[in-house]
Amino acid sequence: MPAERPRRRIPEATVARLPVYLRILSEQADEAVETISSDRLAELGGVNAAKVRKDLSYLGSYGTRGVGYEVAYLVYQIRRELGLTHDWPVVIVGAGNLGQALAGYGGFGERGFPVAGIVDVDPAKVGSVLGGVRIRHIDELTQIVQAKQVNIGVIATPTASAQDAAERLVRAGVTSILNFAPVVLSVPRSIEVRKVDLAVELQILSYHEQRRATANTLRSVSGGSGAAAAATTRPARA
Amino acid sequence: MPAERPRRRIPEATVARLPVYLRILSEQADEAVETISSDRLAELGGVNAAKVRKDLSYLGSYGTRGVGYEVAYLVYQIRRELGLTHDWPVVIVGAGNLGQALAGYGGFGERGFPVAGIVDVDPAKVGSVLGGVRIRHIDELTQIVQAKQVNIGVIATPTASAQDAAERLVRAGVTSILNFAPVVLSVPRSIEVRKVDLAVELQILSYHEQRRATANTLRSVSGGSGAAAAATTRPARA
DNA sequence: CCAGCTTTGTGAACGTGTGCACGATTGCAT
DNA sequence: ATGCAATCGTGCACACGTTCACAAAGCTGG
Repeated sequence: MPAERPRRRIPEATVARLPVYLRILSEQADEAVETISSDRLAELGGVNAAKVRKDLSYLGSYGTRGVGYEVAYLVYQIRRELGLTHDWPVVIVGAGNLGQALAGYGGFGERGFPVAGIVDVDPAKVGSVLGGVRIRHIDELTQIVQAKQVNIGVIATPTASAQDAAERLVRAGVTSILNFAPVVLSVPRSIEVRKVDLAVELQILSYHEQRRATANTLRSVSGGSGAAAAATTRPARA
Repeated sequence: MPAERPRRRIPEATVARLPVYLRILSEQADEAVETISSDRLAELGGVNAAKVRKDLSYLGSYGTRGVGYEVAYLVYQIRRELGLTHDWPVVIVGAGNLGQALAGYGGFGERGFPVAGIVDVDPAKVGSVLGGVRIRHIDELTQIVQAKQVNIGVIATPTASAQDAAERLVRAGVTSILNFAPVVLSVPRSIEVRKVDLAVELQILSYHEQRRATANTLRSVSGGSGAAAAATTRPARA
């Protein structure tokens, strides 16, 4: 029996890329590809080959020099490392626009994250069925989490209710939260939180667009106009 | 007239945080807060005060020692740096589950990213109105982009159509893309792409949950079972 | 068995990001 | 005026992440 390899800590940056490799490898497996080189995987994943090799080396040295990696085995190892050997049921808080889209989007269940429940504060919404799951009242949250052994909660509420939703989730026993509301949640340190904020993403794109535009302007005109310069001047103190 | 400060390059990590500061500062402004210290802003933003000061210093030195930052002025400077002094119309490709939720979600327009159009390949969807915008056929994409001066495209198509959507957007003249499909897009280097992938986010959470579970297991039992050890052994070659 | 080709795994250099610590500056009280 | 408390701005050291470059290891054909 081989010695149990001490579980290395995998860098966050690598953890964030493993899902991408996993998806690509799964696709390759579907196309009956048996082995793949770091070069090819890098190309498909839009990253550098050395990075691929270093990332995969954190899982253990599963490649074969001169050949590459066995696709099926790599898929297995990544799934194991990411904890995808079993399903992780999730509970969605908020059955508004976004919550409904998330529940209706089948991809969750397919990828190992079945929707164990969806709850809302609004009694009028309770009862209707969404993506095969009945909307229940938020007071039943704890019961759902306990009964279905839910570890991951998704916050899809309006901004104002997000902190309350987070607190309810934590009280119910959830230990990881995916937050779609544009607020910084205050939760115990032990809770893992990830945030998806569309406005932030768009604003980052906006920054780059604006830079592009500024660079063009500077190239075509000699200097800033008087008005533009005045606009960047600090206003007088009150 | 003060000399035009040479436009510094702002680190990506800082660019990603500026939208968060901006939201917090806007909220503070609404509550009639006139000045704010880096300490307070750090607390509200869930980051370190030194980081706040360093981030803000890239905009220029707009704080006052012993006092803090003028909220209104900081809001103005961040908006300017992020290019939020004017609207950036966006076009959404894909009027499925997600595309509809995005169009219906009013937050886009409010935050300076009005939906200039939604397109889909499915003629059956064309014509219906979504969040005040009529769904049009994807062949009209170029026309919309040109007419409304759209720089940012949002891909909300199924996975299989995402690359095609990206190519159409680029051909139409879009220079930034926000991609919700779980694929690595192949586009010219000059195009700025950001990806939002729910499965990746959930898998990262899964990794941490799995680690938690493993740590607990190692604490309660002495070693791995024979079966578990066998499962991690490399299969024999074909 | 050897030569030559391919590809991994990783040490080392480099670049980016974070956080501390402290001087510099400001406002206020006396 | 002077002293003191508050707070910014930033140099520096450290941590983290990326990329290069090359030895090690395997495969193939003769």
